Amino acid sequence: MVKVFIIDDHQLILEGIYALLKDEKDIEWMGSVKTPNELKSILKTNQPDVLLMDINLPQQNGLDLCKEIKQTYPTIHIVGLSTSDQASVIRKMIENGASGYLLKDALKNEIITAIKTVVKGKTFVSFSVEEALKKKSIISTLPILTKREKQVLELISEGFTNQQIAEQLFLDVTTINSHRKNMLTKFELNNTAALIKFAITNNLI
Amino acid sequence: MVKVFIIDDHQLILEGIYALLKDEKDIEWMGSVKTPNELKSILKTNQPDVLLMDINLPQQNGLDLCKEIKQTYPTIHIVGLSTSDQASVIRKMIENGASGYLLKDALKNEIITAIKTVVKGKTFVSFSVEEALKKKSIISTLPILTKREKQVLELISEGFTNQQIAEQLFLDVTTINSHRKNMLTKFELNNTAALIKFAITNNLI
DNA sequence: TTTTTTATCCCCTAAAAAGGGGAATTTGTT
DNA sequence: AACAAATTCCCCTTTTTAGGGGATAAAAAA
Repeated sequence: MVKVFIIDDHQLILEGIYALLKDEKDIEWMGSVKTPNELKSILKTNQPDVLLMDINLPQQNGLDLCKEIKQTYPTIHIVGLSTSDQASVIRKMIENGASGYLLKDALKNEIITAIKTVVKGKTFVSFSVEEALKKKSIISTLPILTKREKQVLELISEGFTNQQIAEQLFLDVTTINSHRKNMLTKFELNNTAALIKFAITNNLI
Repeated sequence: MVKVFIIDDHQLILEGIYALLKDEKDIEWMGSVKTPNELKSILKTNQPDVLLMDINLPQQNGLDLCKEIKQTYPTIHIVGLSTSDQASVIRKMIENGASGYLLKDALKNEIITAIKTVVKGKTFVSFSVEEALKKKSIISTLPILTKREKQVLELISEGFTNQQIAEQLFLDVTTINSHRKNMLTKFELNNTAALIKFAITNNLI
């Protein structure tokens, strides 16, 4: 029996996946939660073999959560679950310790196969994910943002000017400007509008 | 028996909802599709009593699709299904002929109640939706973008400058600048970064 | 038909961002 | 300890955006 737990912020997905798996022998439904905090609280007393994890979560980014859980409980096999087929996200998820990745348009059988595969210590990505990875692996991987850059980017997206950001972070305006320009350079974009769009569609903020 | 059909681009949601409803007496599962085109094709020969419709669809916006289906088949009761609790979207959906609106974190029972309610000709919105409507109805409704503004906004988000946009649309730079300024004014924002973020998170582009 | 909205173009100034450099210090990694 | 990366700050100029007006014709709505 494989003990399965799921975290997803949408009740309907939770109930839907439960309905899909409940009649499956070999699979023991351990339960579900909607927030990272609830998850961490439950894991303290009981750990699943496989944890299905939505990437887009409230409170905490799924990528970070994955890393955190995996550090604390290395034996849990994590399967990412998302609507996003962005290669960068998938890669980060695997880097952060996930054993599998499913798209939300996966078939029922794919979930079951994924669960049974990762519990053996193998890696499972759905066919459509593999396609997505192939497509973009040639193009090169996505540059990463440093902590400061991310912080600045978030403030930019909220409509603050360099000056205002500098005041908030107790830094010089030129510093903020440097970060801004660095981000444009590393993503090969030429203005803030493109940067914000890029950041949002790539889950950078 | 209520004939139910569903359109959603995610296989997992389709299978999940099927699993939730399949044992329900009074509900007859008519089937599911993933794209508007498939839906239109099927409706030609067979119509459900209730159509569950995801708002975020490929090819065509759920809002427009709702309007279109309702015009062709006025007897079909449409229930919107989305992760978005944006009052503007919900209102538009109702305006476009939907009889109900569910969030994807609705409970199983809410779906069943929704189906049974709308088939009687009544309107059903989930509790959480009502809350969302209340919250924002006081603040005022979201200003709408005109066709031109939307067009300009999209080009802005792609990183084009006013000058470049003007050339593409065969307009004067000042015109593009006017549109840009109008958008900032109507959404009470003060720069492009905030505008782009707002537009994306509110599904305007 | 009258009124309102949309779309177009124009003026102006000030503020902000983009683009080009460079450099020093701190932090992290090998 | 040595190296690389990140963070900080500085110079400069040009381009772009923001903010304040206003005006006119076409299209849509009342």
